Amino acid sequence: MPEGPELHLASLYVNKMCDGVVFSGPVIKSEVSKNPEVAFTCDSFRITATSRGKEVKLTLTPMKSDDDGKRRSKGGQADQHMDIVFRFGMSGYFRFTSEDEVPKHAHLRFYTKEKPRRVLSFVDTRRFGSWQPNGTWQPDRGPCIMFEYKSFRENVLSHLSDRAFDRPICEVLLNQKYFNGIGNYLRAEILYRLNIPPFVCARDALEGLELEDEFEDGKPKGMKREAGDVLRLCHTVPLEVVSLGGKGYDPEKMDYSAFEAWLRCYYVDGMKSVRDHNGRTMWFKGDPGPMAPKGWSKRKLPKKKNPHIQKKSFQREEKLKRPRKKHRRVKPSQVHVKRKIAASKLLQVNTWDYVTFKNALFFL
DNA sequence: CGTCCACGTCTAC
DNA sequence: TAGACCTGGACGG
Repeated sequence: MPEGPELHLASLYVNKMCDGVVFSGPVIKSEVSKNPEVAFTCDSFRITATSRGKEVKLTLTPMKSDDDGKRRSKGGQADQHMDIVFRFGMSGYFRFTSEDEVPKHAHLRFYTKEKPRRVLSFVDTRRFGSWQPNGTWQPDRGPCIMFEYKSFRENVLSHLSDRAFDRPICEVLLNQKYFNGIGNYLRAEILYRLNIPPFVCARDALEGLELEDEFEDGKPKGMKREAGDVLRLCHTVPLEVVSLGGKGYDPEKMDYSAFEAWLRCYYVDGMKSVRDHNGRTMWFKGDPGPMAPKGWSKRKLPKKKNPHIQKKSFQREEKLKRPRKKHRRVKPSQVHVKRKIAASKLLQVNTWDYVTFKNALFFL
């Protein structure tokens, strides 16, 4: 499931499924999970969810007790609400089912009050996910790329002197201190859209971007749909996945084909891939950029298919038949404006190629 | 059967 | 900069 869009879709799922549902009793943890017990029990409570970047927060809210209008706390009854903050690891998701349809690997379960009972489960096959009772958003994670765009942007641009930005842009995009919500498929899709070589220095790619995103309030007339710089795409590309609905990257789901068709680069036939310095596979097209790991050209094109990503050939063909967008080249006259401003404008140009990119760096 | 790979953190040498 | 943490699907022999 899990990059920013999937976490957000999970929160929407919980709110939709649990709307008006009354839960009861203790919260049950599987034997095998090493995560903490959730010491919460209540005769009647509700569950709501919110997301921020790559985290989801469940809020358990006791319903008002009718006992003389007084709050009770006897028998371990909760009278306070409780927040539980989840991270999904590689395989986490929520599911709301009948009691006998609880999925395998449901490691934390919330039971409804009615009979027959239903269950909200946190399912996590690989158990890399975690939860924290009475938790808060992890303090070292930056603002949400989707729902805190302005502060996300400010957080990046005001910390470009941080050594973290010495690294290749593709690796920095996975740094949750600055890009809370970006994961492996999103970084590939974002850099691909702008033709930014993945192993170009992050600071070089980000320096000179304006603090104010000029595309923020509606697009200037005549602007293409995808217009925007890298930071804006870190916002809009994940939102595209949210708008696909369904569950994004979840192969078990019926509407997964919509997500497959949406991918333009990640695991797409004909694209290149390299292991980055952290051993994660970076998918891209064209030049890898100056900071590519040594020996990248020996990259193996995967002979094996990703079990999760198997594009049906008819879908591929459909995609190829789509009219290709005309790639507008930047006219040379546009290129010799001034310094950082020139570069920043260039960085906001919709269609990138490496020549454009190098020109931009040159004028810095 | 065995090897490789997967949407992500973590912490330890 | 390695590993550790896990399960399970695809593919190779």
